[in-house]
Amino acid sequence: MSTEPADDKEIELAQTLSNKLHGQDSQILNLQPLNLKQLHSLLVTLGVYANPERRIDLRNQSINSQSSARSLILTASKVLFNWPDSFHQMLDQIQKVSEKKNTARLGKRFGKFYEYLYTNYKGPEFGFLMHEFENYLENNWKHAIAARNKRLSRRLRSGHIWVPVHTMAVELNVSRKAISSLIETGEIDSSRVRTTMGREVICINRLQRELIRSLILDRVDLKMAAEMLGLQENRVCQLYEHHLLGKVIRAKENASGRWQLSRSSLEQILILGANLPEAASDGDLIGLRHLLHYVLNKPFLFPRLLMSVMKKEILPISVCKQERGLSAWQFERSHFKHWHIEQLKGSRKGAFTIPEAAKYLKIKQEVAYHLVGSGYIKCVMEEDSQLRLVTLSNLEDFKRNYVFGVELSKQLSISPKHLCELLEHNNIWPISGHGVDGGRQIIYRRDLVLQRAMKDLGEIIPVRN
DNA sequence: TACGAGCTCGGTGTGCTAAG
DNA sequence: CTTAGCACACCGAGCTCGTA
Repeated sequence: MSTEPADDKEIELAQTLSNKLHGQDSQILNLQPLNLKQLHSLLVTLGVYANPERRIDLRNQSINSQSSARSLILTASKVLFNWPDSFHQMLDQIQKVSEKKNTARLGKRFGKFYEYLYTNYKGPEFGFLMHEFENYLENNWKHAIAARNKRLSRRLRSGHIWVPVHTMAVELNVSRKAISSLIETGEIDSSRVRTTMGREVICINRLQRELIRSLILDRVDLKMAAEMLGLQENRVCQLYEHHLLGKVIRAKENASGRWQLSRSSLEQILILGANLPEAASDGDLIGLRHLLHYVLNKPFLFPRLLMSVMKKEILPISVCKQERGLSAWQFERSHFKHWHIEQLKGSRKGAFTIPEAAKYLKIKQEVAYHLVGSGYIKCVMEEDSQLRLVTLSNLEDFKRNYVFGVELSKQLSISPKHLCELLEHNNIWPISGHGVDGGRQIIYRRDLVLQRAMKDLGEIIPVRN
């Protein structure tokens, strides 16, 4: 007989077992309906599966030997006395063994324990055990539960929160692909397993149902968006390019190959023109349909107009009942005209477009484009219109650092070609021009060497009148 | 603005998986 | 083994985008 003191729990369990023997009430409510044989069998099974090392096999006859029985019962008692948390831990542990299998089969994940559960303990007196196993599945099983698995209760099978994508698609009356794309973009959680043949089974959490519904219902494709706003599709694209439509996934960026726009952001835009009175168009009013057709022809103007409406700088004052969406908006003609002029001129404050810069420098447009393109004239990109703008100081910098060959030849009253040859003799070469970089104008760097050479040439060549 | 190439969507049938 | 339920393949319809 062992001399070590017995564990308290073991004593309590022994008491329970003893109470069982004497037909008295058990302290453990769950075990009450069990007869002694059933209780013993349960203890041995739990004892085996709650041992993380699981060295003992239930089929081995040695299980009934005195030494192993004691440790089994001790382990089992820990599970029963800390019910149900320890039982859940035990199930976690069983699953860990088969975790790398990444299978969604209950039989594979819970191994023989699952078999024993439904062969040895299927009677009503083990109801607490089944109940707790289902509780565990309900909270921890992140895969589908087959509707045909009649071992499990109807409630669990029909109410399990992890369901295949297909099931959710049917419930919400949307396509499986629509849900899959939400999984791809990381908007909803999923759990995926691969079957032995390599098929992928994806499950999603049913609690996300309303989220999925709202995400999918909020999605609108380009055509639908254009219809809602009463615009052409390219006008909707312009608004997108100026970031006025909230979160948008373009067809190109998207595996599904379709635009995904948010219905709610479109509605927010439509609200800007809601509750306006209807009015027939007359001389004082100008409709957006007309403006889009004849006036807002630069790609940045329409987005700017919408931005101005959002900022309440200009507001539609009525709607035309023949048109839908934004096209119906009507502005006061003079007010719009003022806004339009401001957009084209006022906002640039001293900056030139490239043709304007050409005029300022008295050169041809193509020369100006070449100078900007090759970096001799610095420019900035206007954010919304994508126009290259040149500031006055950029032009002055250019005039300070460079000089046109034509200008120099005029100073000496000789032909540009002659000037070119004379400067070449002094080892001065143009930085731009025909034969240099394809430019149409000969340009020299305005530096000390050039100044000295010009001074020398001025003395050699008498200035003709 | 119209048109065609090339793409995806969605419905349906087929075959595989996982249960009893 | 049989069967329920799921994923995949296929195909016509419709959509998007680039080009003229």
